[in-house]
Amino acid sequence: MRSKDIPLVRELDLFAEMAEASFDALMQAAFLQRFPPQVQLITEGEPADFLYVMVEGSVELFATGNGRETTIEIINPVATFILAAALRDQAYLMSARTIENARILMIPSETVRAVFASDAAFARAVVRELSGRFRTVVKALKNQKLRNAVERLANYLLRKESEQGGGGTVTLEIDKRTLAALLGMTPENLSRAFGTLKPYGVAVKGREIRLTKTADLAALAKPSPLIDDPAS
Amino acid sequence: MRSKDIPLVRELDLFAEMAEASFDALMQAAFLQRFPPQVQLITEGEPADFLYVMVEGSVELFATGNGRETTIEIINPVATFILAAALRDQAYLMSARTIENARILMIPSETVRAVFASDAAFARAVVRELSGRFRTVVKALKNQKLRNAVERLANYLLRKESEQGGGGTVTLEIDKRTLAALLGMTPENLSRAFGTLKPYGVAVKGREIRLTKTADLAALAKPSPLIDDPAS
DNA sequence: CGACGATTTGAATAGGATCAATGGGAGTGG
DNA sequence: CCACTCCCATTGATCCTATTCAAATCGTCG
Repeated sequence: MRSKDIPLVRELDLFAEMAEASFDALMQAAFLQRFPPQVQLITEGEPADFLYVMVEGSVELFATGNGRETTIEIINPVATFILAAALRDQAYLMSARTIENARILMIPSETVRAVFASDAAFARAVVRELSGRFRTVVKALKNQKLRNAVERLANYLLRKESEQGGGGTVTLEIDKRTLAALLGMTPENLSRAFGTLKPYGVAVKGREIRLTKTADLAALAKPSPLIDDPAS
Repeated sequence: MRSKDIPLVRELDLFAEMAEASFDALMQAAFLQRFPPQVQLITEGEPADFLYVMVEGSVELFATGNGRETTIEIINPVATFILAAALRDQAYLMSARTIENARILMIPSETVRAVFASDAAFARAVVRELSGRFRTVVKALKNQKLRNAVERLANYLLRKESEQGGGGTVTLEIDKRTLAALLGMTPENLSRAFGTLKPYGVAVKGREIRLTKTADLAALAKPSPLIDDPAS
């Protein structure tokens, strides 16, 4: 990896507290790579040779089966993906493709496991990250099983609005096709869900969404911190 | 904890390789408790004071919302539950109740975190367990999003049949109401799904299921190791 | 035997998916 | 700058899946 990028990486939560020597060992083996949009980085079922750390951009994790495809999660900086597979030296359960231009740090799984074993601070950071990912997936499963399509969309919009500053405006960072897959529905059904939400103050114009009655929308969505709060 | 139970616990994967002193520290703070069926052990939203280790019996993890309730997972020995919440010192995302008589080891979260920080072998075991749990949940989410109700049931039956020896017989270890919640459907719909599978050699008699045409059933279910294989 | 809860069955409804067709930008090339 | 094209999104119609509500049946336990 080029030395000018190293300070950037060193500041990431995952690496901030580990010993210098351990960090060097990781970086010696790692690549910081740029990718254009829509590049498939990994394919489910293949062995997990690398741990990926999102530094810039965004990546879609998706899975296929039965001729269908669904989006599991959108990864934004700073988070890892496929950490569990890398730690266990097993096959990826998901595929990944870039959504936009991305910078991604790739660390050989074997190196990750070696440093994990020798550096306790890194081990703690790995567990913090991994347990966070676990909770994210549990929330996604609850979201999917406890809510219908309109409720999932409503909660998604409320969460994004608050993430984006709460000004009553949401800019979708993914296209509607992907959003539909993330929310577990078809694109047609997503369109209709937006239509259903119009009386609740949801105005759609391309990727710009205006929320004019967030109280009404929240009454419909019934958001729960144990599903929607990313920090909980 | 009573000393006669200690060897039993020491052999569990999670504790097998750690240092004696660390193990003692854990056990000094821990309880091995018996519970009758249908006891609610934890409630979602409450702080994670303990890590739970299933020693004997089984536990249902479930979540509520929107007036609905769904089963997330059935925990059997030997596995932990709510490990992620305990490690992060956060609220439980799920509630838990015993299904049958159970023996469960309860370790204060704080002790777990302390020993995790000081014993590298334990840290490795924790990560192995946690990453395994992560992958289980991802598989559950894929199962839910990529398959319809009948396919989920068919795959469930095939997996249980193979777990139970492959003799063409499956004994459900949970009642049908809970199975329906686990598979993400209503009890009524589960009944109908069994009906749909009758032409595929599925005969239901109470909790005893006979599979007489597993090849046909598998052709319908299209099982995938990346969803159905617990070891992958 | 009787009662209770669990399961099954039936009918009606709602939620989502599918198929088909239309509308609407964003980018390209003239 | 404008027309063209392509892809995405929307809309409409219909079908299928799953939920809901209601009632009947089954099994088990007292």
